[in-house]
Amino acid sequence: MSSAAHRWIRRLARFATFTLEEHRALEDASASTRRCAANDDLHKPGDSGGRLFVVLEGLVCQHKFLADGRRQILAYLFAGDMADPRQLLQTHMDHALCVIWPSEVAMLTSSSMQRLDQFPNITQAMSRYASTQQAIGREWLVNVGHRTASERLGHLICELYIRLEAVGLTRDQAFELPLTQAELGDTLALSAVHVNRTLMELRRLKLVTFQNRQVVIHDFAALRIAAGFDPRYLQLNEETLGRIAGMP
Amino acid sequence: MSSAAHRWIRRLARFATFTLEEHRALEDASASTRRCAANDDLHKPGDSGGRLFVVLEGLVCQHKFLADGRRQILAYLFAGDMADPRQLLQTHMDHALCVIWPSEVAMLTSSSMQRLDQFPNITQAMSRYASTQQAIGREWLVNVGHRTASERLGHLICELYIRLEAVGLTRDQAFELPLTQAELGDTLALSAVHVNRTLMELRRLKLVTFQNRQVVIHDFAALRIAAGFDPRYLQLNEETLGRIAGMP
DNA sequence: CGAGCCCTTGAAACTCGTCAATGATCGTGG
DNA sequence: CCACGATCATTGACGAGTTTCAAGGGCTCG
Repeated sequence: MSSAAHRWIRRLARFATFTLEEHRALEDASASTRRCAANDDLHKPGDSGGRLFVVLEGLVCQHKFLADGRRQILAYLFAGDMADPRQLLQTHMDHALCVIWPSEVAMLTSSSMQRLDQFPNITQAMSRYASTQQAIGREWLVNVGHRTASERLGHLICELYIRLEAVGLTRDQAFELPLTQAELGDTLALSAVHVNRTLMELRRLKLVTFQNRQVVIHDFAALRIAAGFDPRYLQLNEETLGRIAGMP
Repeated sequence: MSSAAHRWIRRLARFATFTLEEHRALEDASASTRRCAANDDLHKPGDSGGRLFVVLEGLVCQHKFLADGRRQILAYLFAGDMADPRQLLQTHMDHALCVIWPSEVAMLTSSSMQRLDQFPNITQAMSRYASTQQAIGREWLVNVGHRTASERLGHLICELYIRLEAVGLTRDQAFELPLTQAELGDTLALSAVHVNRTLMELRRLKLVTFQNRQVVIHDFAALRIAAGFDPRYLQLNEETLGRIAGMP
């Protein structure tokens, strides 16, 4: 499996076992891809729906701006992630999809989705996947609402580590995270300055280091405790849980 | 339409025009109901999935607790609201469903859902409905993350007013909201004390009053501005927008 | 080599949380 | 019918966490 779609398929394959034919259908659907530069908007609020983006490489985010420029990042889409299939039904988008790091994306339309929906296995995998993404959104609300700055940051890092591990985007206890501190702030509802101070604290505690777009986790077990991270919302299977060191 | 299901059907009917047969199928599916007292848990985190609750009367919320007792309310389910159909696929719940005010609820199972799914019209209406609920969740993240206390409170009140208006649960510019200030705090990520102070400020500004479980909006247009409320995320149709006074 | 973006650091201000005490309201049982 | 306890609303004083403002330094890219 060397096509650009392999991380996407791998992510979905967590929720179903695909036949060769289904596998092929997914590859076909995402065959036509497009390269996007940072800051490109894949869609903006108010745009019509009917399009569904799959991120094959790079990093994309969902976000929303307030009138005065305050911004909340709603979700990250890493390589292998896709937007929610239900967006095909929405008549106009309520949020924007913005490229954070040069990306390769595929765009599914209603008709290509209809083809995929002929395989109940695929439909179900997508629904389960989207359901997990929704659970992540709920956890983000808890994070932003009720955790302290260092808990927020630690919790996000734990989550991203596990999500990226699932598609082979980590090595040892490290992964690439091409975000500025300001973007982390817009994610966690903290000022960039405070993100900076909090990162230094986590580094001082020898829990995790974030420098040059690299996150290095020095002590996952301790970070997990410090952040109050409970991975159950990620709907992992036993096998994955076991693979991650420092997991309950 | 006098069955207990009428608000539910009315809410879904926003997204599709039901035939008599479809109408009947929805009534049948929700025929068996159950009365629940405040503080009952319909399900807890870790419970197995496969059940889908519809709230016919009362008020229910989704929430999540942190280990030390901090709590974030994730969503309200008013009369006519239902949980996300995708929860039927989840093997175990990541959040709790808790009754806030004495309620009447129906429980759909996978098999009753399969019956309903024979009507593509119903499936589609539910998906569109759930999609709107997801958009509300996104807006809550923006709310908690990036708005000030009075903006948060004002924004929530604007949203609830419109949601309740859609199922006939408002009269004039007022509606019943059986929440304590502590529960509002757990929703908006504010302390109960600060909710109290903020409510008084909104009252002092003659924007809105919340007393004895009654929300009275004195000046919707001004409240909307003060809260930065843009109703587009609620996916309203023109007709509804026009009905609400003070709408753009 | 300069411009621009990003990270870092300090000081001051502010929003909001915590603690604590007082009242108001309400359902319950004596 | 009133006393009681419980829950909730209200208010004040204080403190903590976080934001804002400001400035300097480092890195990268043209």
